[in-house]
Amino acid sequence: MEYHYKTSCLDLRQTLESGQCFRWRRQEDGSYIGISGCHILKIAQTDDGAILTVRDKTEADYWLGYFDSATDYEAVIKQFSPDRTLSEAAAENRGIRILRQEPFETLISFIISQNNNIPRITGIISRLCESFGDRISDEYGGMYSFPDAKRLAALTPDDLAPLRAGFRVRYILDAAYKVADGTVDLGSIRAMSYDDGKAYLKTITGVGDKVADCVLLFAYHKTEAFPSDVWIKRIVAEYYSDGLPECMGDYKGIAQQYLFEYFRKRTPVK
DNA sequence: GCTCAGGCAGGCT
DNA sequence: AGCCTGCCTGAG
Repeated sequence: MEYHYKTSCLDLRQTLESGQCFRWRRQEDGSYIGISGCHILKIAQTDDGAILTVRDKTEADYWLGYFDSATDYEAVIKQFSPDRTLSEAAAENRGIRILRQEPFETLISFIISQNNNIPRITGIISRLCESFGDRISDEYGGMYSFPDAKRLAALTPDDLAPLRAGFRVRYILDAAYKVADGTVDLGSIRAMSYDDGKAYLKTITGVGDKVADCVLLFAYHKTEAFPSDVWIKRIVAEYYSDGLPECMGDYKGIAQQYLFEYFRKRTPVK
C-alpha cells in the first residue's frame, strides 16, 4: 500500500543524508529505500510530505515513529528564533528530522564512525549486514537485517576482518558481548536521564562522549544530547565561545543537526 | 610518502 | 581533570 504522509517539515535528502543513519539508498528517481530492524521502506518526496510504500498500516505506523512524526519541528524552529545564526541554519534545513532508530544498530554504527569517514562507515555497515545479518526480503535486490548482539557476540576478530573496520573491531565485539550477556541492557536507557544514559553507555569500550551522544540522540531521541564532533567544535569555537544560547533549551541535539548541515555545506571540499 | 576522516583508550602529569 | 599519542583503513 501507499501511505501519504502530509507534513511541511520533512526533506528526505536533508534527513537521510545527514550522517545520522547509514542504511538508506537513494534511487535514480530520487526516492529512498531503507531498512530498520526487520522493517523495509521505499519512500518518495512530494511537495506536501512523502509517500511511504509499505505492506500495511502497521508498517506505516512504525515508520511514522521512525521519522519522528510526533515532534512539532515548526515549534522547535520558532523557539530558536532569538539566535540569528541558529535560525538561519534552521530555515535552510527545516526538513531535517531526528530519527528514532534501533538502539543496538545505532550503537554499533557510531562505534564504527569514530575517526572514520561516511563512505567507509557505510561500506563497513553494509558488509556487516550482508555477512552476518539475515536476508529478510528479496525485494529491492535483497535486504539484510542488522545482526543482533547475540549473533555478533558469537564472532571472533578474524570473522570480522573482512569488514576492514580496523581497530574498531574490538569495540564492536565488546559492545556485542555486553549487550548479549545483559551487562548492558539497552532497553533500560529509555527511562534513564540523559546523564545516566550517557554514563551507562560509556561503560562500553570504544564509547566516549561523542558516540554516546549520537546514540542518545539518534536512537533514544534524548534531544538534550549535543554530539560534539570536529565540525561542531569549530562552530562552537567561532560562534558560541561564551556558551550555547538559552533558546536551544532541551533541543540542543536538533540545533546541532541544523548547524552541522549549514556549515558543512559552506565548507569547500578539498 | 603524507594527511585526513563526525574519537577513543591508555598513559602521563 | 586535563593533555598527549597511537590507531586500521582508504581516498586524495
